Amino acid sequence: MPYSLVQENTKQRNMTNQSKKTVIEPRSRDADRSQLAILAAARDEFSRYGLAGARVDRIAENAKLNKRLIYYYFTSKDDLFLAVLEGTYADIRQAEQQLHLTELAPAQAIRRLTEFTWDYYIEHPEFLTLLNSENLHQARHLMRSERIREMNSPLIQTLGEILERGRKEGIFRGGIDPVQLYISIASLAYFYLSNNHTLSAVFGRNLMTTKAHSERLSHICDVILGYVLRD
Amino acid sequence: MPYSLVQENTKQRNMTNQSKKTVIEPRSRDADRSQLAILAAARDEFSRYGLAGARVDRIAENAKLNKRLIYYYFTSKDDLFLAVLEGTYADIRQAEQQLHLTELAPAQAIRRLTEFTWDYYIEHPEFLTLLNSENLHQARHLMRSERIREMNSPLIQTLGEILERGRKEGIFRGGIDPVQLYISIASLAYFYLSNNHTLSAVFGRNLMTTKAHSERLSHICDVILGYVLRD
DNA sequence: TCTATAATTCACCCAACGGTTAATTAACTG
DNA sequence: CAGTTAATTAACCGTTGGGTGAATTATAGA
Repeated sequence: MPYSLVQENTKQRNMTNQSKKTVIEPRSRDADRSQLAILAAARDEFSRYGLAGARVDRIAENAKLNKRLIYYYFTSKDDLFLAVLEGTYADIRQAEQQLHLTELAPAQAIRRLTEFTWDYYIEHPEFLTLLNSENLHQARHLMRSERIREMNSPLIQTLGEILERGRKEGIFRGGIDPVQLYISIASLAYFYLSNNHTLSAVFGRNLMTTKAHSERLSHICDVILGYVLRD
Repeated sequence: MPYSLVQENTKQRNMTNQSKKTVIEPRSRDADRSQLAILAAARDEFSRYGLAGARVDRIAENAKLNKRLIYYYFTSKDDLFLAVLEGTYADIRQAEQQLHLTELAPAQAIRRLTEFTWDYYIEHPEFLTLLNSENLHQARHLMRSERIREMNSPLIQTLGEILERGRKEGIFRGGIDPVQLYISIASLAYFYLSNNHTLSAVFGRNLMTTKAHSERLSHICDVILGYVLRD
């Protein structure tokens, strides 16, 4: 069964098994498990080496599966890369859902979003390198993905509402484009973390210590809130 | 003659020729020209496809030279990549020299630096992708480069002086780390331009129009100056 | 228990890739 | 102008890489 149909799998057997007894005897054949293993190994591989540098043989080896299965489920290296991207985006979208920004005061909401972005990038370095790779390829893969278009983030609209609320309360400056602000929040975290190796080399200063991290986050919040808050 | 000695070449023949007569008959053999052709083709190739995606054969083809010359002058693909990085850094350092920030009023200097950074990234998209590639490889190449360490930018110190001057004049807030500020200025331009393909795809909005560009630059200046200027 | 099908394995292909050997030729030097 | 050295070329090499064809085996359903 191809990957595109996996989401609809009922995993009937697992359910019936667990309802009978909590002992889960591992099946020697499990299409879902195999595909997830491939995706996990592929995400690691692509994020480590980029699309061109990634090796299909190594993905198979790390997934502990025969290489042929990768082509059986994902057709090609490029399609596998797209599947990885889609999964990665799905993950961050899901994390964004948990934010509940609308329940917070405007300034608190902006700070929360900024801190979330920073923390997410720290905890998911693959996200950064995968996006870099996809941009090197001019978003060729994402552009032909339907799943991505369906997955559009409600965050921009939420952000727009927060900005409007803050402005009405007289604490935010007016005329802020939520897309620009969102990109800026992402920028300040992303660039620092994604380029930390060259930056560390050039400035001769380790940017990945916990102290450096907290200083950076503090700086980013200052910049963003300094911009958003009215003088 | 290896690449590391090229800088010391006297180009005696060209000079004597030009002093005699303005007619420049091209030599069929010219080590300097060959190496520069390789570097130019390599910069293009590496920035387009990344280190792993770049093809040595294609570099040779575009440089219109025999592939063997690449190994003759640059030893290996990795060493060639390093040479490209060094050249790219040398270029931006040279451009920074022309800025003369110390001659400007503090706020003007910050704005000038911000606009310069933006413009430079626009005009040199290879710089962005090359840095991304080097970061994917954890700055392996830059770290073993002496030339890079010698080429450290005086910009951070200049920026520190500007910040200090602005603070004394009472127009800048205090306690700004020049390295953090420099990284932030770079971030806001870099991320937008480097990730424009995925951002455009996700937001369904073309970020590379001249209108979008000027809006972004304007936003960036607002953010940076909003942060730096005292309330 | 038989059967159909999905999951998995094995062995293989060949083009492309980074790199090399050795011969050749152009240009400087005395 | 001969001799030396540097620049360039042509042909080649071993390996790796993405991708396949076809056989095999486990599992679900009848």
